[in-house]
Amino acid sequence: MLPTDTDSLSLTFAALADPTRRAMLARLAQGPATVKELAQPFTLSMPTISKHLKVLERAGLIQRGREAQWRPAQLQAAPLRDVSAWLEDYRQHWEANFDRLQDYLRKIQKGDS
Amino acid sequence: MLPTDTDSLSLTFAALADPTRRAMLARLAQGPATVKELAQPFTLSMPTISKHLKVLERAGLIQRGREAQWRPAQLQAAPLRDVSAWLEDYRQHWEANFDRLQDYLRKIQKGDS
DNA sequence: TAGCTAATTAGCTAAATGGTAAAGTATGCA
DNA sequence: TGCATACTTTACCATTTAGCTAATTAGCTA
Repeated sequence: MLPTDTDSLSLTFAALADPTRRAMLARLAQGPATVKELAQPFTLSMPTISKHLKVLERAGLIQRGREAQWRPAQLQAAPLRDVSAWLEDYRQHWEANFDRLQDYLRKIQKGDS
Repeated sequence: MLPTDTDSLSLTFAALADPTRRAMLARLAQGPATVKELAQPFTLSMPTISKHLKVLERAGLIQRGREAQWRPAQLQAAPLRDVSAWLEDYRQHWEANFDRLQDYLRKIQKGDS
């Protein structure tokens, strides 16, 4: 989609579509961390880490501060709340084997026995 | 991340990071639909629609069948259940203004008053 | 068989993404 | 002032993605 792929949900989903970034969020769920701390589990260069953080920031998933030479990042969960709200419309489809129930309902409606 | 960006959650999030595909899923939540039906709300070419459907299929979000010359698609919600499960670890962070509470706790822990 | 509809495949382009190394900025400290 | 640490910016490369048109496959119907 060319126009406004910048919609908030798309930005959030795109940010979450990378295991490195999800691991960073998991770390930040424990509390704020510096860039170096966030980089530590990975074998990635610092610029790459910086880029990932920028993606998370653009999606509103983290907020960044300044403390001396450190740039601590902090989790901001609001976009995750939006994802959760989006998901709710589909909950019935995965609960209680809803897919198979739907199959059955469709079958009998077509008189397919 | 170079290795196995093909992990299931990443595939699902990437598939959801596009408003066209999310609209297709919303349509499919009402019941199965042919490719043409799914294309109808958009001004996109059929090949483009086909590609979007392939992304959804690869993520396991739809299943496709064959009925004469039609290829009906059907929602498969299991990957959304996985997303929901992943989200749960963060629920406390967005409920009850948890972010601000965390700020406060951090402050008093540092004796920052 | 021919022709129609439905959909995919092939081949292309432009832009975004994820990675790198090298250079630059900001802050604290000797 | 000068140096070390923490991090970002710049410039580059390879891959993926989203879009297109044109051509092809699949199945129904006359």
